[in-house]
Amino acid sequence: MSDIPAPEKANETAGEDFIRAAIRADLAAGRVARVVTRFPPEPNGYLHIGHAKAIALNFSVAAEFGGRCHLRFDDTNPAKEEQEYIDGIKADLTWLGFDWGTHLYHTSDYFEQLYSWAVHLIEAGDAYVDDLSAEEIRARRGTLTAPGTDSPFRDRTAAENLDLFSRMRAGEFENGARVLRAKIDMTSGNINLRDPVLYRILHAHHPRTEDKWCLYPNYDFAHGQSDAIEAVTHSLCSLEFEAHRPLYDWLLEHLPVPANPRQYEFSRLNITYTVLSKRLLRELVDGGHVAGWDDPRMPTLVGLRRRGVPAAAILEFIARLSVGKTEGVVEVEALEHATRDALNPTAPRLMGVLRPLKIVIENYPEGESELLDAANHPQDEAAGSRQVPFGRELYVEQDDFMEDPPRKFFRLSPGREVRLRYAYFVTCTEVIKNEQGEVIELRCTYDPATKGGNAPDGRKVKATLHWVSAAHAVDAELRLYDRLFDQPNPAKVEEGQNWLDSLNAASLETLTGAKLEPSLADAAPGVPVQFERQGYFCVDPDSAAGKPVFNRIISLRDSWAKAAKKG
RNA sequence: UGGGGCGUAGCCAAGUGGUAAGGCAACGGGUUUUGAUCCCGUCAUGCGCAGGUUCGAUCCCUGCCGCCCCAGCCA
Repeated sequence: MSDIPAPEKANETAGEDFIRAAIRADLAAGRVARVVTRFPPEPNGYLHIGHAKAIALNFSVAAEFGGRCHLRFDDTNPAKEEQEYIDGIKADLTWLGFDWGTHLYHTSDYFEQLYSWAVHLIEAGDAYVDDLSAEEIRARRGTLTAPGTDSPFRDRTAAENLDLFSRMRAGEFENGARVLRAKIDMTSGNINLRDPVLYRILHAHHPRTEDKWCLYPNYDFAHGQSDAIEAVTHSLCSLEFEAHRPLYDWLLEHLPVPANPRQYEFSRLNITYTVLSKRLLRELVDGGHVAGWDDPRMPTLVGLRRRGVPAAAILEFIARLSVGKTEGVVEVEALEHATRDALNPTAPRLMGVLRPLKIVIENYPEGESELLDAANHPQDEAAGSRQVPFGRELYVEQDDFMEDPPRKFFRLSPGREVRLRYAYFVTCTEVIKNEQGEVIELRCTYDPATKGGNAPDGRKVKATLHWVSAAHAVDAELRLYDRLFDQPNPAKVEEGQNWLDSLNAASLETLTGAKLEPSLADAAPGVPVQFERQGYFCVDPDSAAGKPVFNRIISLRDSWAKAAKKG
């Protein structure tokens, strides 16, 4: 017996979500022997953090109940899908830490089976070929309150339907000439049951089946049956598919499928100040409003990864959300908290000055320098320490000096003494300005007795500043990111407004004159570090030899900035 | 106005006939060679509204109100 307490889990005291409860019940009642879930992305773009919720749910639930989770590319629309996205999606899942093992599938693997099931439906009198145009079908569908009317082709004989359907496959007709429809009920209150289209003619090259087909099943006809083929037990999807569930069930009931999957719908993730829709994200990319799907401001998984947000932060953020059916918008602050929380324990602490202000230590010998010991992580001794060069000329942060400071400003100002981290106490003795009256340099004196940062006489100082030796500094470009939109819910636009109007013009600020301590010269790409008192950064792939570029993953919380703003 | 869902604090939410968990945010305080981290504390007499049943209702019943999804040969 151990008296070590069990590790804490997020929502430890929270109840089980409705999906896990349903699975537990199915297992207990013997309705399913082994849980099988699936993540079914359409390869028509890159995944975003909203998808991470679905991914984590499907894979975690399978793992928790000893089942498995498949990765299935829902590639039923060759007009929109590309191999690039298939590869990208796999890389994203791997990065998040999920493994589909040997269970990689494509809906296109089932095209032949799906086709024969369509034939089965036709033979049973449950489907028919319709010659109506898309416009005519729409006109006869009825409205939300008025029933639809039957197609004049609804009562074709099975033989005629079979003939037409095989000729559709054979390529005899043009795109849109005919479709296969389920024969259900044109008066149903559920519009999805008003003889939904099942197959359409699409003369297009498919990334996998290439030119074998010109007839493609749509989502409704493909999804449930693919689930059945794979013996998926719990098919988890988002709320907008709720009204499709009756059709999902109808098809499974009318087809000789090998299994009976059940669909469950949960609410998708929304986050303030961004958009979580592939369509809108694509608009940002195509419109040149961002640098690409992997722009560090994008909520895509590739964007977050390039930004430097650890997968663990995304997973933790999602774990704190719960799975349900209520729609809401999570404040981006929750993601930011998870990001800092993931970075804080491990990111090495280093010094980098974003906006340099030169200071000269007048009583420090000219031309000399020394190495000072600095902890790599003050809270973690195992992280060790490093040597940082100190000299007569240094850079400190412009924000750390005020010539005429307000009462609660503790940092450097004329006549005031502060500590330079791991170095010495310094006192500002003179302010040098240019012709415009801007402060361009500070003259200071230091107290040699305070080496390392402590005064032997016990005197205290109210601030500790980060700094970099001018003679040893590494020049770097820093990219500071802010939220992509000014509005909390950019996708919800007012009448006559364009959602792009709420793009934040200041979402990217590039700093070209940053000065970093020399050990940052060989920082590894993508590995997060903390610039003390500033934030977490990582090297961007745009870096070149001798010309490092850092992304700011996220700033540190800044209660001084908050207080200063309040006044 | 047809069908399907959803309403608990600023946000995400647990709970369920017995008197409202937790996280984020906010605010106050302590520690601090990062104004960071960490630690402590405050934050719903009330669970969309109105009735009803009950000793007792966020939970059961009735009626309202609000929000979301569906009229692609997209997924």
